[in-house]
Amino acid sequence: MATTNYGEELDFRLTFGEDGQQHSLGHTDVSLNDGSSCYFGNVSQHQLVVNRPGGISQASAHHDGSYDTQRTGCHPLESPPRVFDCPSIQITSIPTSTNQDGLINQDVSQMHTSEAEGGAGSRDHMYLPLETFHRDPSSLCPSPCSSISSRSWLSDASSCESFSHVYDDVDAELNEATVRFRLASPLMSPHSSPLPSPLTSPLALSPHQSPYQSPRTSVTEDSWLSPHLTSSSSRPSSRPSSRPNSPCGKRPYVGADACAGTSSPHLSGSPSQSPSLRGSVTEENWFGNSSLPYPQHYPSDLDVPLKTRRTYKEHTTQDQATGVHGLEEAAVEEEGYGAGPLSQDINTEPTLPGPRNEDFVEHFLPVPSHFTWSKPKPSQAPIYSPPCLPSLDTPLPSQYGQYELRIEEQPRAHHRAHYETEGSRGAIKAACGGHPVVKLIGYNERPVNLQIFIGTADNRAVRPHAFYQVHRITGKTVSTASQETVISATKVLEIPLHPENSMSASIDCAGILKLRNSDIELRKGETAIGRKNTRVRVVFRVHIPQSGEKVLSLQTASVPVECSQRSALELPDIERFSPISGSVSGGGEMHITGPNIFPDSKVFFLEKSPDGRTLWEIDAKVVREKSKDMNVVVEIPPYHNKNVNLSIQVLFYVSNGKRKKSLTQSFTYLSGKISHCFNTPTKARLLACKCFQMMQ
DNA sequence: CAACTGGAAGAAAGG
DNA sequence: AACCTTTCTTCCAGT
Repeated sequence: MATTNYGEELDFRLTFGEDGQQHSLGHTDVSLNDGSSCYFGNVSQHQLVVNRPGGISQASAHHDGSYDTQRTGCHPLESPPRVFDCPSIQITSIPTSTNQDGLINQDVSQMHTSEAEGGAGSRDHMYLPLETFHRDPSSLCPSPCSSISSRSWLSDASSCESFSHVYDDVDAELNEATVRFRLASPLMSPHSSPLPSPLTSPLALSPHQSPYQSPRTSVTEDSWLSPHLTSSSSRPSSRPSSRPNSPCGKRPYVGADACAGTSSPHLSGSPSQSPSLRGSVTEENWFGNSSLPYPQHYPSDLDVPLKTRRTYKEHTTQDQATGVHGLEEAAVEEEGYGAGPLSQDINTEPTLPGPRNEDFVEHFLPVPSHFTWSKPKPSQAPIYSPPCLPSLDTPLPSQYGQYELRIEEQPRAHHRAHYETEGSRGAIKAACGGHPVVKLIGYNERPVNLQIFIGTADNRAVRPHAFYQVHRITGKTVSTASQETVISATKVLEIPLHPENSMSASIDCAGILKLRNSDIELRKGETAIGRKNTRVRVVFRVHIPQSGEKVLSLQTASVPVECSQRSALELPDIERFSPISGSVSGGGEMHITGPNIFPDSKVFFLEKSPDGRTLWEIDAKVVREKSKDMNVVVEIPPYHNKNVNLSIQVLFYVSNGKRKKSLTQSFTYLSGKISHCFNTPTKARLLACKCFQMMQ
């Protein structure tokens, strides 16, 4: 786990660290699995293949078989029923004297009015205030952000991913946290159903959860946003230029870390009431249902990301009556950043002093210096009752008991996503040339739906990616039947796994759609940052029928996939390195191999504090004569403190320049005593070395 | 013709 | 504020 700790550039840089497990079959990955998984148990393992680990949940599942359940945090079965509510009612919980407040009140009143008027019509004209900090409605041009695919202000848990990736400090913090604590996503909504069903449709079909249709057929977001902004095509015809208008006031890249939170994620208001695993919402029926009177949960009322906002006891009666959802979310947020597992009792949430209207800062939660989420509970099974299935944010294991969801063929590390303004760029391909292959092992009684969505690829638990959506590919070249649906604003493809196909499917029908950053970032409540957040994982999930009308939910995530046009071609990528540990005195050589690693590359060792500050960093000396393309050899630098008694885990990365740094990997310095023990060659170590040589 | 690809122009953002 | 670099988004041409 810790052996694959990626620290830097949390953002879109991934950390396989926690997961170290890889399920893919064959090739070098096998060694990684072994290496990483037995690392702690046997430090003598000497080499680590880094790349292409499985999803985080996978790892956990393998490591302790429990991670998943714990991380699941709020088990749906235990959750109190949540009042179905119209999204942003909790808006009223915000103090109301500032300008923003005024705006908020207006929003609320308009929303209420709309609701009072009821019907689809009012919803179509629901007033959604623009982010005043970001863009002035009066000067707003037809949004470039017309993408129907945008996840919009629904920013969710998943969007947490987004801000952090850009900032090293936060990065490091999270990185550390992920290494030391299993991140239990506090953001999952136990009530949101990933399974499409007629009854979930109202939520899933909210126009605010864009169906991500092709640009040619899309209902534009603008048209949903407000009558003022309505446009009839996803690419605003009123836009004078073919290029998007400047997202005036776009969140500054640097300042975004202030937004250390996001609004609620996939808090789809109500649970699916249908046990059906099918009944997907499709493009076809989307429009038919678009008038359903339940808008998705709009997190925002205020120009403050919910996750950073304090929650107060003074929630109005109305809040409590109509916004249980919101309160719960708030509680979840507090829990997430602060302490233990999700509490079922929202009343236990810390009471915070009331807001001082004049002090807007008070509305933000401090970003903790470290995470204190509790450790996984090994015994909790990922079993759910169909109405309360895990949200897409909920980490799940890839394996449980006899069952395992395995990616037999991983996707390529690079797949250029297409914009809505472009044509499709085709289906995701596998490294071997075909397409990714996924197999459900241990179950072959009946067909089961395989769900596919695009997830984050940062250090934390996989969540739906705010800036990418899976895109259904059709055509002659596609042999796999698929169905499209939308779950909590995330587009999901469903592919049946049939017993006659050994519960295996070739994923040749899934492409990746890129949503414009401005579309997402300008959403009220959205804190995700899209810039440089271009890595994703393809996430696969199944719900296996169990006795008692329950299902066992498994999920596995692919290796990271770089979706931008070019950066993947330039960033160094550490695929494997050896050794993984060494004496605090330094010495010896480390071989690092991977794409875009050259003799000219530099390698830096560093240590960070739990709060993300760099405590120590040193430029390792490159042994150029032994380095070659794809491989660099460095002298392992001595640790700054040779008197440590315990092993010390540090990080290192390869750099090809200021903006061309690899993800960080972990290296362990062993104290003199320990190092002496492990310097004795062991079978495992020799085996690891041999493997490494073979792979060279 | 539609889908897919690779390349690149120009805008936007960041330093 | 000007300038440079990087990244994003759109467009184009070719398969």
